[in-house]
Amino acid sequence: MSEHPPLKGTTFQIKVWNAMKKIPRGEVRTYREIAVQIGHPKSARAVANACGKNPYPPIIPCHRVIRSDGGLGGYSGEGGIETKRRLLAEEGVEISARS
DNA sequence: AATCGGGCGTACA
DNA sequence: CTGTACGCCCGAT
Repeated sequence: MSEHPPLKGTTFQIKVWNAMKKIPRGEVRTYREIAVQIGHPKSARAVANACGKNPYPPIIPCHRVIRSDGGLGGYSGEGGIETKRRLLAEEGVEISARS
């Protein structure tokens, strides 16, 4: 049914994107959690990098990934952080906004 | 609450 | 191939 686009990238990215795709709608995961989930507990930053390099923003719910502090973090997609915040709000995710 | 350094992977020269 | 710069970060001070 759903055809998967050719997720091409490094092993690290594939793992990250894969873990994100598994995130259920309405739920949010932290970059740290993703890092630990893929086997890199200390590569939270590298994980965030993979998100920004994500070639397929629509199939990768990178907007469901937030910081460990409860912040949204950032968003390299269109609209930037604004879109991310809106998507989370649309899914019914409570956001803890702060500086 | 604000600031600093640490630690990881990718891209580029 | 080696070195440098950067990022949607994290934890501690």
